[in-house]
Parts: sequence; structure tokens; C-alpha cells
Amino acid sequence: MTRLKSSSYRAIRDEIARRIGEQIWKPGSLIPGEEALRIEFGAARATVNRALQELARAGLIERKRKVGTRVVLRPVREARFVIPLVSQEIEQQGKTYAYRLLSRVERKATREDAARLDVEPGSLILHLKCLHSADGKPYQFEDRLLNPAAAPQALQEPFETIGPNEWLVTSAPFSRGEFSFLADRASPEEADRLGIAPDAPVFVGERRTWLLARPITFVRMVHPQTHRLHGAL
Amino acid sequence: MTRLKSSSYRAIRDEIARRIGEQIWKPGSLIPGEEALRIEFGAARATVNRALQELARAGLIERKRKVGTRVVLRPVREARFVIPLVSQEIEQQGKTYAYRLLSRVERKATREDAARLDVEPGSLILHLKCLHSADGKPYQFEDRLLNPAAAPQALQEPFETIGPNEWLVTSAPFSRGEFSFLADRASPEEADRLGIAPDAPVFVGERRTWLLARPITFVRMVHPQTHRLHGAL
DNA sequence: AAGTGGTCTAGACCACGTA
DNA sequence: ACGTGGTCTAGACCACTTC
Repeated sequence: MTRLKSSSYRAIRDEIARRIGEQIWKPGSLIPGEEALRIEFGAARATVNRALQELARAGLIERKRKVGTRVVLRPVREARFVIPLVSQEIEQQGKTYAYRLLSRVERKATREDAARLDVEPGSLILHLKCLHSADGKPYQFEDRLLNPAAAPQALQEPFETIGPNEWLVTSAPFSRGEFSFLADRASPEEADRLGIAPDAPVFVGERRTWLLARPITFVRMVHPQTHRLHGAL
Repeated sequence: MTRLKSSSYRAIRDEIARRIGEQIWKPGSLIPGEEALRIEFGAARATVNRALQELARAGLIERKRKVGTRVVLRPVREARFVIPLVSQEIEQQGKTYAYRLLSRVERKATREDAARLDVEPGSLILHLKCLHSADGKPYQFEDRLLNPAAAPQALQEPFETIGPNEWLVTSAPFSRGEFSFLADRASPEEADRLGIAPDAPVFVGERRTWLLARPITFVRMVHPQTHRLHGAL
């Protein structure tokens, strides 16, 4: 029975995390209830509750009314990271950001476009290609499809000085999104734009977003091999 | 002035989120303080505080003492995904999982090992190489360093039938981790093990974990180009 | 010094899930 | 019906930041 001088919810949380980490409380077992912990730590139940709720949110424990609080069997760790705006990502590295629009086409969706953007083939779409560079060196090649049905103002926007990403965050909020990351070989166009050898490895991120049920945009972001994506567990 | 019948922290949180979403409270502006909101919603300050803390955690607002609560300029969306066990990932695709230990070496940490695992050069480490396959095809080449100072039981474990990942989740929980993903060219060894051409693009995940301040493991997971990592925004 | 958020307490009632 | 966690309240004091 360890009594803590300071009964902050952090101290309680960390102490419980320690006991789980050191397997004093084994995976799958019940830990003491809030009332018991309140007494041990000499704190109010609300304080204990806050500590436990944070641990539950972090995935270390599972709580069920009437049953109690259980140490999770296999802690499911969720990885998290932010996908920043390219401009911010580059400026954060202390480099100079530059943007260039390579092409802007309004056309009817091919079958391939339709699959990527999740719209019907033949719908009007806006197809943009852009290059983002850091200190003058190509950093990311962006290939983007926009759905004017979800963001009609996009048809009025030339995208010559402002990138689609920057434009979208202020003009077209999304409610849902999904992404995937992969390694690929640079296509001839990508290699040319990025100034690397054709077939060189590239790091690719793809993202799709919706506003409610309506698809807004699909984007393929291609980086040279040097790129790394970081995050925390 | 909207008065809510039910003054739960969820209702307050959602109402505030709505006002931000509809730009009733503009990006960058201060919103009313907890005291004012307490009165408007007819709730205790603790309840308002909880609502605001959740919104702050979600990245919609920023709070500073003495200054107040401000609507964030560009809401940061956080990407999330789970890093599953390889075995589960493969079985979820309806394929047959197989594991093979390629090598197991106990030795003193080189300078490179030390940098990767975050230990002192010369410390005892355990170095494992393994291959995970799906339906008999190489799926992931795993190159792992383990720190026996943090997980001494690892020295007793042959790792011939159970993979380090499976072993670690039940025997050595971690409190903190970080990862990165990148595209690379297959090294000769990686190409050989994965049955692909040398210099072919590979998708690489690297991960480091700690229990409190103590490093537990570093792992480099190499996948053939076909691999994709999925997640949600 | 003063204003704002951060946290704690003691007590209460409610909601859910098991029995 | 009952035990456990979920949430709320009113009040208090503290911590940080700006003035």
C-alpha cells in the first residue's frame, strides 16, 4: 500500500500505470474499484475517476459498470500523427516553401478518376497537378481530384498562387477522411517533376475526404525516398 | 443566449463545437470564459471545464491562463491507425501466417545499435532477425534489437516458435513509443529474404518503445512494395 | 496584483449491466 | 435489486501569465 503525498490525478494515474506496467496488476485481472482506490490514495472519488478515465482512453484498462475495471489483455495501441500542410511542414524545418501549379483541368471523370474520387464516371471533376518545393528542391508532387458537386467555389479558383490544400482547409471542411501510405516506383512524370531517376523508390500518401456522404477530394502526394513520416504511440 | 434543458458536458461541448463549426465564433477569436459559459448553460464550472478540455484535446480550441480560450486558426486533424500484430494482420486477410527465426545473437551494442535502441554503446543487447510470411510468400522481414536491461526474460526465450512481437505484448508492456515510415531500396539481405530484386522499393516501418525511461526495443519492419498502411482521419 | 484556466473535494444522483 | 462506473454540483484553492 503506497500512500502518495500529492494526490493529483496525474500521480494516481502514473502509479496505476506503473503497477500495470510492472505486472503487479496482471493483464486480464480486475483492479480495485474507485472506492477502494479513493481510500488508498486519500483522494476524492472524482480524482480517482479522472485518472482511470485517462488510462481507459489510453487503452490500458477497460471499464464496465457493475463489473469493474480490468487490465486490458493486449493493449491496443493506437498510433497517432498529424498530417500537416506541406507549407507548414517545410517551414517548420526552417526551409523556404514554394508552390507551383503544373496543370488545372476541368473534365468528365474517367473510370479511374471515378474510383479514386468515389463519384460516378462522367461527373464533372477538377484535376490539379502541383509541385511543392523546399529551398528550391522538389519536395512533394501533388496529384489531386476535386469534386465540384461538393465544393463548387473550386471552379472559380485558379489555384495559381494558393495550393489546393491551403484553399481546402479554409473553404471546404470535411467530416470524414481516410488515408493510406505506400512505397512505389516513381512514374516517368513523377520522376521528371521530382528530379529523380525513373523507377526510383518514392514515398506516397493518398487521402480521400468526405463532407457527410459527399466526396470532396482525392489526393496522391509523392515524395522522394528521403521523406519520413513520424508519429507517436 | 441558448439555454439547454440538459446540462451535460456533452451537450455543452457539442453546442460550442457547433458555434465554432458555423463560424459563429470565428477562428482566432476569444470565446467567453468559463464563468460566463457556466452562467449561460446553467451548469457548474467543472462541467463547462470538462467540455472545454475535450475540445482543446480535440484541437478545436487553445486555452491559456489569464488569456482565455481561443478558437484555433487551422484545426489540426489527427490521423489515427492501429499497428496490428503481423500475425493478426495476415490472418485477417484470410491467409495463412508463418513465422521463422533467421538469427538470434547476444552481443555488445555497436555505435549504430546504440543509436537505434537508445542505449550506451557496449551494453548487452539481443539482436533478432525474423521472417513473417503469408500463404508461404514473404510478407515482412523483421530486424529487431532488444534491451535485456529492460526485459531480462528475453535472454531465456529462444524465439524459435513465437515471434518477438507476440512475446513482447504479453511479457513487456511499454509506456511510450514512436514510429516512422519511409520508402527505401531493399538491401541485399532484405531483397534475398523477401524474394525481390535488390534495390527494389520497400515499405519500411521503424518503431522504438520505452517503459518509462528505459528503452525496450527497436524494430525495423521491411515490406515488399505491395504493402499499404491504412487509417482514418 | 489580478484574471483566467487547472485541479481538488465531498456529496449526491443517475445509468448501465449483471443477476 | 444491486454494485460499479458516469456525471454533476458548489465551493475552494492553486498555477500560470500578463499587466
